[in-house]
Amino acid sequence: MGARREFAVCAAGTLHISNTSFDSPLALRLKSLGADLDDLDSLLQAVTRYVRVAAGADVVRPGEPVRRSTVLLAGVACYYVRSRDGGRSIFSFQHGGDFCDLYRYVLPERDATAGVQALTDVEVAVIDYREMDRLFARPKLALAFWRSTMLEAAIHRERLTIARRGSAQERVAHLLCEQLARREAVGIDSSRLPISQIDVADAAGLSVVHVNRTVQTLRHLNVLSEASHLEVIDRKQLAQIANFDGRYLNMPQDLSKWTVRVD
Amino acid sequence: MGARREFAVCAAGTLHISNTSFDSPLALRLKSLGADLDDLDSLLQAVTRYVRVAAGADVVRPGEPVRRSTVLLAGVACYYVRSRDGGRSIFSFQHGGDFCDLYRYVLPERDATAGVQALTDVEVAVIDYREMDRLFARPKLALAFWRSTMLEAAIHRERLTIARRGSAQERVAHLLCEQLARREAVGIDSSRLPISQIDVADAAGLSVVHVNRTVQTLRHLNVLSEASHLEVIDRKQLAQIANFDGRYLNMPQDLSKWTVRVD
DNA sequence: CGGCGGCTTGATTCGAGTCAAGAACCGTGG
DNA sequence: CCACGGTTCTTGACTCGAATCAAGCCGCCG
Repeated sequence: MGARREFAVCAAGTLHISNTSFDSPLALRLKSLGADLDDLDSLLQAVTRYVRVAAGADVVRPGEPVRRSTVLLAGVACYYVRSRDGGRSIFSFQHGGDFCDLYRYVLPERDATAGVQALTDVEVAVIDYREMDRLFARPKLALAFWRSTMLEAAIHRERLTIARRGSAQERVAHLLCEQLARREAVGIDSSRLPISQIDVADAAGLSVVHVNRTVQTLRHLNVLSEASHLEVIDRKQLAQIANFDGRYLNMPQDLSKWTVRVD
Repeated sequence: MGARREFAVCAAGTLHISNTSFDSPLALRLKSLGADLDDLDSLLQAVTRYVRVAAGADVVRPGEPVRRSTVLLAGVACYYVRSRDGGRSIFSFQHGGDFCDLYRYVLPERDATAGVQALTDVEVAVIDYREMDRLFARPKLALAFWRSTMLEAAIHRERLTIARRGSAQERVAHLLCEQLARREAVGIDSSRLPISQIDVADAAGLSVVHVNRTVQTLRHLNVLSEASHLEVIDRKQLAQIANFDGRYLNMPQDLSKWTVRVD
């Protein structure tokens, strides 16, 4: 697998990219979508170039028509729209192995308002649509792409139900649970989430002030650490507060770890 | 096209079904998804049987694993989940020509909690998965199916942004606009919507009481009729209140009619 | 050291939920 | 034809969670 990594780096040219080996988030993600190592290989060979994007910058600018697709290799990004008044509404966070803008490939003319923004410094792989077309010839990869978009949609629906039904605590807790679960599924085991309370607010549909108060409460409950960043101490309790049932994420194993059954 | 209709009725056996001709909602829908008349023909031939479902009953029972797909021919249904406390959360309404449960075909094991309920008396066409597999061999149909699921997802995302950002008025108005626009796109031009305020509440994420008050306000503004059912009088004003921009529906023409541009 | 972005806290407002009860509108059966 | 029971719709009074406004604080980077 070391060789594979070297290959990817060579193909990319000068930029040193760390996350394309067989145990990388991308590899794990593809596997969970039903693709195999050959598919990963094809994908990596199709990469046009690797790019770093600084925190705060757009990976995909809203409305700008592009003929290329992006895969997130490292860091955290968000899929968002900007509302008339300039406010940012986040549909979902993206982590290593996530496809940033597959939705554009499927419906190019649509979703003109949506974009992807880097929340931390980020590494992405860029694939021209020409290459994408070739990748779609591989049935397992095509299916994996489709599944990926469907899972994203499921995530957005889940967010919708929570947004309407839950209290602020439930919303925030649920959001954090989801990120932990999804990161875990691609091998990122840290219990610290590199996102700001502002990001959480925009993703949970709450004001920053109220997110802060909610976070305070969760800290007092010893669910989050007292540090000023977001760090989860007690996942079990967090899942309970969130009423989190991770089945909608369709993750390979470890479901039991994240499935709450209350009867 | 008369002949076509007869054929469908014959194939279905005894039940008289009215909405499978070339100018039917289903035909218009398929057309807007990029499929042609031959595809419609294949689809109709693949129909295993036609079924009527009474208002209030489930077209697709949540959680029940089935090996068949459903297309809505007439009436109104909703795609919903039931929450722990028995509450119903509606993701979207479905109208003639909509595919009820394509999401299950794509990810059978998932979305076990979601179901489809008839809101009025409803006519559906049922297609076994075996037949679906054959339909997927037709590239244009396969693409149409995929597009359909993506558009649904876009609708859910739109609902999410509105749910977080908007006032009750905006939410209700937006919901109504969407239904009018989508029905219009499949040839249903009535300005009356056959859904209850309870349905609107569950779809907008508001309490019934508050939906009622909102509806009252809209009536006083002469946007809705004074009748006890939901009837839109002034679409233009409704769209303005909703800040409705119908582009996310990706409808064929008439976009100008439903696109609000505020600069 | 100064500035800026993110975090924290308090005071106040307000939109929407909840509870409760009555009215209008069916369809159904006597 | 009317009486009945079940939805759905309507209205009022009250509560409360979260938004907003307004400062002050902390930590980092130039």
